[in-house]
Amino acid sequence: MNEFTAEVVEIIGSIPKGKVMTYGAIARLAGNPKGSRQVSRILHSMSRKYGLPWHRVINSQGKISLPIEMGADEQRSRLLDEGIHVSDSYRVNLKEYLWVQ
DNA sequence: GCAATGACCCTGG
DNA sequence: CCCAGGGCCATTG
Repeated sequence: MNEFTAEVVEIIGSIPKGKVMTYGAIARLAGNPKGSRQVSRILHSMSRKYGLPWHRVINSQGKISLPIEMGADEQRSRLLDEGIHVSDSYRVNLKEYLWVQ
C-alpha cells in the first residue's frame, strides 16, 4: 500500500461521528488534489477490511455518490442514525455537517 | 502495453 | 437546481 492510500485510510478513520467529508477534500489532505477517483476506489476495496466509516464520505455536491444497487440506502440510514439529516434525494447539508479541521 | 472503467470534480449554460 | 462536457488518473482486463 502506497503513501497516498495510507493517508486516505488515516483521514477517513479520523472523521468524527455525525460529520461527513468529500472525496475531493480527502484527496487534497492526502496530498493528491486530483485523486478523488482513487479515494472512491480505495473506499470500495478497503473499507470493510480496515473498518472505515465509509458512509461518512459523500461527493462535493453533498450527495451520496454510491449507486442504489451498491447500498445507497444503507449509507443513508447509517447517516440518519448518527443524527445527520439526509433528504429523500440523498442530499446532505454540507454547511452543517462538513468536517473541517 | 493499451483501452476501458469508475462510490469524482469543476465550469458553464 | 439539473444537465453536459472535459479533465483526471490508478486499477483492470
